[in-house]
Amino acid sequence: MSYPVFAVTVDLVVLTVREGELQVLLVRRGCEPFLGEWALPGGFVLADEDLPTAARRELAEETGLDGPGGHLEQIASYGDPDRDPRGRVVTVAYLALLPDLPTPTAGTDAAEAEWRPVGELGLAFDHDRILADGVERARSKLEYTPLAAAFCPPEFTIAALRQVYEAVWGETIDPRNFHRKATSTPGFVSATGASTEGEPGRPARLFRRGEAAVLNPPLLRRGA
Amino acid sequence: MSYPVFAVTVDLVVLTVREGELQVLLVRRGCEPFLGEWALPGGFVLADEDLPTAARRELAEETGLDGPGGHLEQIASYGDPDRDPRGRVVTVAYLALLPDLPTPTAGTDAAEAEWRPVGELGLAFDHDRILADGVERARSKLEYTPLAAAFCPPEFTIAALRQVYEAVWGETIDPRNFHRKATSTPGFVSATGASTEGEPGRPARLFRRGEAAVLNPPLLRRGA
DNA sequence: CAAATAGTGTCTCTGAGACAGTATCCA
DNA sequence: TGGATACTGTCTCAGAGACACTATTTG
Repeated sequence: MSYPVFAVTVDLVVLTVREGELQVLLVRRGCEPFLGEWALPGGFVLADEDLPTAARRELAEETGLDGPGGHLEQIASYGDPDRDPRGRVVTVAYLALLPDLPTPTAGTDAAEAEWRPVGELGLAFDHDRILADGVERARSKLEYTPLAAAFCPPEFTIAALRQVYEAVWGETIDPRNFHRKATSTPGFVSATGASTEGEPGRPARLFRRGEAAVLNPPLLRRGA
Repeated sequence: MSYPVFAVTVDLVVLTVREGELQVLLVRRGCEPFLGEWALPGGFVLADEDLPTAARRELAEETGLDGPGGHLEQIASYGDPDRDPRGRVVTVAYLALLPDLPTPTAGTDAAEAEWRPVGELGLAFDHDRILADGVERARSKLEYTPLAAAFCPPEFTIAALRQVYEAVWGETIDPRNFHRKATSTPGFVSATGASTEGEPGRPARLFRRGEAAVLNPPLLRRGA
């Protein structure tokens, strides 16, 4: 039996919250096609490699940052016959959520890498569409999972968590109602007992991500 | 530049509601590997074919039923190196929701095909996992989209729509509350003006699927 | 008529949002 | 002390669920 031959890549939508905005990690392509243009980080799946393993490997190679605390999940696959001029390439897109780390992206594979606010960015291949799908996935996942904590360091305040929601959804949220909601929804966050120090205002209690897989009841965006 | 070579397939989780149960279309494999075992329908993506096109083609070939009224969406991709003994095969899984049609699956590709209630079915490859992911997708999509209508004929009663929810979620739902909810949620259903005739009891108004992409507010399952 | 199914009204409870008010830090 | 931020209490409104009740058909 004969069948067509494909290459398979993974592409990564790596999101973080920086400067109060949702930002995505882009790399400038160092080889053809689309040489010199901005694109999502990614690369070919190796001969004996699982798809999530390939995604984690590319994430480590491109960001230098792996370890726990973040989150990685599959978005979807894209296989238009014309999406890559080199031939038939199917890409499996992954979504990574990371805390705001001290600007990595040095000494890596890619010629250049940088964080950019999400939006219509004119990326190579079909990466604008993949980015849009990844951003929408992230937005909706914050509604019904405690995943916002993946954007925060291991211990965080309720205010920091709220600022994640405000950045990702592009909405302002009442701090008092959010506080009550976050601390009363089972499994959303768990208190560490510690508090912030040296900040102006009353010290804030520190929390870790809760164990719930799904928030019940969920938080709902206004917009949809 | 050299990179590993893959085959790409599409596999289909074709769901319908029959006899008050959520059922999935299975085929008995007519060639190696897993000859004679039950599996999800699917096949190789052709050389010049888009992924959704391949999914629609396989759906038509395996069921003989295409046309409008149903629903097709991507679930995810599966690419474990050991998932297919023939070599490196990545499969893109699609979810199809169809109304209960007069048992098709005759005169087609597959040696045999049949509807089976969903569950742990001991399928070939990693198809049990793909099926589980597809069923969970369908269950959650009914919460926040008007997609339950994809399981119904073009015109249907509110009671028929409710029975879809009961079958897919495995819960009983209060008919009176469901009726109010379905008819008052914008874009969920739209009345045709016609009614059923010849049935016992008061005639029921007929509806079509509404135009909303997302239900606001959503319906929520008890279980999660 | 009874049986059956469709559809409405109404009550209660929960949770979201608005926002006053209290608590506890820094300068 | 005042300014800032964390946190709590309380009110109101919308929607889910329970369930009594009315409407309209078949037999």
